[in-house]
Amino acid sequence: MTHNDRLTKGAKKVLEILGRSEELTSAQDIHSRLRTDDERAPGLTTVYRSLESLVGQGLVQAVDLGDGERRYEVVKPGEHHHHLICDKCNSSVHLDQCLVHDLEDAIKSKYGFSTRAHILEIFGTCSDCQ
Amino acid sequence: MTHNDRLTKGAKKVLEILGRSEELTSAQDIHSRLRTDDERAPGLTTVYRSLESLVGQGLVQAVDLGDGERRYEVVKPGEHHHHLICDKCNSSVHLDQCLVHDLEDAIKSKYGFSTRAHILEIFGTCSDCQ
DNA sequence: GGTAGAATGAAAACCATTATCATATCCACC
DNA sequence: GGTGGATATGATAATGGTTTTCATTCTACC
Ligand SMILES: [Mn+2]
Ligand SMILES: [Mn+2]
Ligand SMILES: [Zn+2]
Ligand SMILES: [Zn+2]
Repeated sequence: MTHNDRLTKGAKKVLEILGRSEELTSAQDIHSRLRTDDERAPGLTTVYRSLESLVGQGLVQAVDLGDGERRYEVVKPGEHHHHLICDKCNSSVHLDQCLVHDLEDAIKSKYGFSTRAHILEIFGTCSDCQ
Repeated sequence: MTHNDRLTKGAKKVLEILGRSEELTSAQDIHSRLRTDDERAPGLTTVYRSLESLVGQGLVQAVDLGDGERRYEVVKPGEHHHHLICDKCNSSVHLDQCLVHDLEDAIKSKYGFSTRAHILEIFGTCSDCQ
């Protein structure tokens, strides 16, 4: 069983939409884009389930911007990254390096705390919008 | 008009509850604790409004743990900090230093991005729960 | 005391996400 | 091929924290 065989029909379509997306995309966005192209595209429930599966497989990451609507994007399998998100134009810079990862050892030795996951997103004004 | 005069009656009670709290506390928690002590304590709406005001004044910070329920805690006026949150016992280590603040200049010069705010919380297992 | 503006609260609205449950589809096996 | 059990799907309802609404109560000020 190859890796791709794990993907259901719906999950493949969700992944395809995400692959074409420039920006962080919400479940509802994915759903409406799918339905625009095809009247009988996967329903919203399937979109949510697909995202859960894709995130679980490490192909997609969920991004929490603290506004109550989770966003998603394709990532290199098993990796993750964080963003600089512009308040004005909503564009996002995808950081190539995780600021937290570098500190996990220091956190472990200073506090005895083993890191498992983290949330990190930075908001402000991008260079174009200055 | 002193600083404290800005606080409404409801906001003072909310701040008092938060001042006594050891852990991060949700709006609903604050409300039910208030109502436990006093049958006619501020309603939930007032609690939310008070929190908004207190956060705006920099006396309280909101903490987003990504679980859909915002938490609040008293901070040194105008300051903020981040946490190491234990998955097992829900306790939190309050970090004394903001990991992002140190990097704002580097972000500005590398990406031309002006930081305004950020979300940062770290999850894992605390030393007691190892 | 009278009045304008602020504060309050009960209830309804919001809205992304999850749970339900019935139906459709897949697939290993004979 | 056919078939039965497992899996996937989708329409709908439920969930739950937060926000809005709007009518009422308080407060500051003259
Ligand atoms: Mn990204
Ligand atoms: Mn804290
Ligand atoms: Zn990271
Ligand atoms: Zn910070």
